[in-house]
Amino acid sequence: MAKHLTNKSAVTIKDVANFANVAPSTVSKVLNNAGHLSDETRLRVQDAIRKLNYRPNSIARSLRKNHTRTIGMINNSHTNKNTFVLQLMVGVEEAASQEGFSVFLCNSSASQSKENEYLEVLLDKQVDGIIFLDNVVKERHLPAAHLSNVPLVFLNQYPQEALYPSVIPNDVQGAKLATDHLIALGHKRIGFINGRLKHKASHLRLEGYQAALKAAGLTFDSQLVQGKDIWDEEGGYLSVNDLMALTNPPTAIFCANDPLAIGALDGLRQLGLSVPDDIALIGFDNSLAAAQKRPALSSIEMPFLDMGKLAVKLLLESLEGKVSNTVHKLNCHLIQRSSCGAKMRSSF
Amino acid sequence: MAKHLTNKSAVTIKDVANFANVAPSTVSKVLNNAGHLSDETRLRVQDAIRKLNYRPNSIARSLRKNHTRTIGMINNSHTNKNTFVLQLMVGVEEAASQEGFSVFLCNSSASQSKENEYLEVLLDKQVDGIIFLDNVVKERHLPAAHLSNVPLVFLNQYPQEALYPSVIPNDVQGAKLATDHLIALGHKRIGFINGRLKHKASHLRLEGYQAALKAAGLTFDSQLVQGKDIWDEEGGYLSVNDLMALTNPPTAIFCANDPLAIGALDGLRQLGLSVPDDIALIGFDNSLAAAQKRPALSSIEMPFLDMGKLAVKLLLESLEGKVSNTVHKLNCHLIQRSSCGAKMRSSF
DNA sequence: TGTCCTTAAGAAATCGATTTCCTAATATTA
DNA sequence: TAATATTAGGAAATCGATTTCTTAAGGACA
Repeated sequence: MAKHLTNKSAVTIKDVANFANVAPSTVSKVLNNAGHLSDETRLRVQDAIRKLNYRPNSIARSLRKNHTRTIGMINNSHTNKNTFVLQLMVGVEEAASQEGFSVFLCNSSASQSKENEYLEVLLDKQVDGIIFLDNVVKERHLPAAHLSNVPLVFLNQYPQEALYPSVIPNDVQGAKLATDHLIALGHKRIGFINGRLKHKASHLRLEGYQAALKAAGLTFDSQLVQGKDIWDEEGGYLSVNDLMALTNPPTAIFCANDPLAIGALDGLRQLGLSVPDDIALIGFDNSLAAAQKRPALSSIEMPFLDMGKLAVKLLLESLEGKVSNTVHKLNCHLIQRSSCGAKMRSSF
Repeated sequence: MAKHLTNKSAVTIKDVANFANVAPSTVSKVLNNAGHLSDETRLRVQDAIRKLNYRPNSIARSLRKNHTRTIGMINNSHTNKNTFVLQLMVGVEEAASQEGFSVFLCNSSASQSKENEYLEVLLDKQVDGIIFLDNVVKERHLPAAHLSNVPLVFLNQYPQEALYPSVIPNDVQGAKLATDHLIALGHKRIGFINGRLKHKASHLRLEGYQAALKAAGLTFDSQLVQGKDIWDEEGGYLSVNDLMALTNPPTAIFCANDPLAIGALDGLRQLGLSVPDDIALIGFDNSLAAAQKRPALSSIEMPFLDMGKLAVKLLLESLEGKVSNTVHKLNCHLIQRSSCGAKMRSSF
């Protein structure tokens, strides 16, 4: 039979007890800093623990204590090629480990049945809580979770019903941030290139763009909003041509994501226009590709790492009995690089 | 006290036993398909299980069975912005879950001390095995792991000492594949743009490029190998200019990664050269950005998903007692898009 | 000095399963 | 028919901790 399945960490609390000439319960008390112990025995036990290289078996401990200090993370996104999932995961893991929790990674590949299977496995494993990452499933389809009392939080999902806490990025604020930046640089005619319209993010980013215009007393010109209902470079390339063909073209362009901005940059170059000297350009996502472009593209960074951390914080709070079903929107950050010509600031 | 910490899945094997009027040991026997049971009691117990919605507590089971059907994955890379880590993780998770294993995600952020902490936590949690992902640590610095008998495998790490099985990509084969493709398309003067020379991948990809040339009877011209000791777009942009300034410039270029290829594409466009009509171009990594470029860049896909799966397979094999310390190199795949003008094939 | 309280530490129960061992009933064989 | 083997199912031990319950010893106080 499997050689490694047996015979793991051989030394148990009993061994320590024998070595230190005390009862197992006494060893447990020094481990948990509980009960009344004399300094002398405490030291003797600690010495035995060190000498025997003893580490308590978490499984046994969990069985008795009725918690595992473990959380499950079910990833429902199907994009293995987007780093934002990784950033969310890293955020979750980092915050969890800081609080002494381990995290189970599950990839449902956006399949409802797989998600339910994972849910049951996690529940069987007695996780203390579960985070749904980029979940596409409606909250009410969580039968197993409802039966048990395990706290849930939703990460990067616009909630359908507010039964559980959730954390999402503030797209509106991010888009406003980008537009404000261009306005602050002195631009008055600012173009907006949008992405896939069936995605909520498109509308939210347009909303932020419009909010910034309004706040600055600039009139909204619908001609300055272009898009090919797609998120990729070609969409940016095509749209920037539309924009520059206007009788009164923009002096700055905000793109709803980085590939669009990269496409726009290519298009502008083709038109013989220089970024940032002739026109300012800013993207959204802060992708690696944006940073590596020449000129390096300014962009909006979404707070994925912090979102992951907040999700854990909220989970731990429900664990402590705080009930909440709030939607938490986290702000984006402006990443200034050379594509907006930020030195314009000095020319005010 | 924490509301959710108690009171989880209330129904235990004892409840089922009571309901079905049998002993807990009998219920266990139907759960594990062991021992001698009459059909009648088996059915009665199964019915009770269904009626009570009973699911066995994995923690209790693990304690008794001395295995957890859980593996740990320690990620040592510090790049949250590269998708290859995500792909490796997804591969590991997918293969593990298929075999009924759950996986703990740990991010050491390339810190040796954090890695050791995670190692101990995982061992405390009684994982059945551990996968080191993109490990920068020398194998011999794994004290806790050596003491316990937990099997280890190294993923995406060039091993220092072959104490454990490891799986890595076949960079040489991948580079040869790219070069072979260009050769098959009729090219005889093929340029190579390399990346950071302190990275092993640079040398391996150069090696593959040279091997392909040699196999095709093409002479190696060192002038055709350029690079700025960097992996990003600017390196590609600069190098392609060097290449095209040659008295006898190449008709095709293989770049050691996709950002280099993207930079090269920009450079060629700037020079008034069309891809693929004037010159063929292929990258390495199969990044999202490469797919989204116009023209879409051909590239080499590294087998990260399969690498992750193989790592799990190897781990499970050690779990079953098969000792092995082999290095497994997995082949890369050619992703044909439009940047090489593959229709040239028909003009032979 | 006797009573009460506090402290130190061990014995035993417990968490929820699995596994070993045992007993009784039934079937098989000589 | 008697001896033996097989089957069904339960009792109890076990995994490795924690927790509750006890007991004994020592200290404080009247």
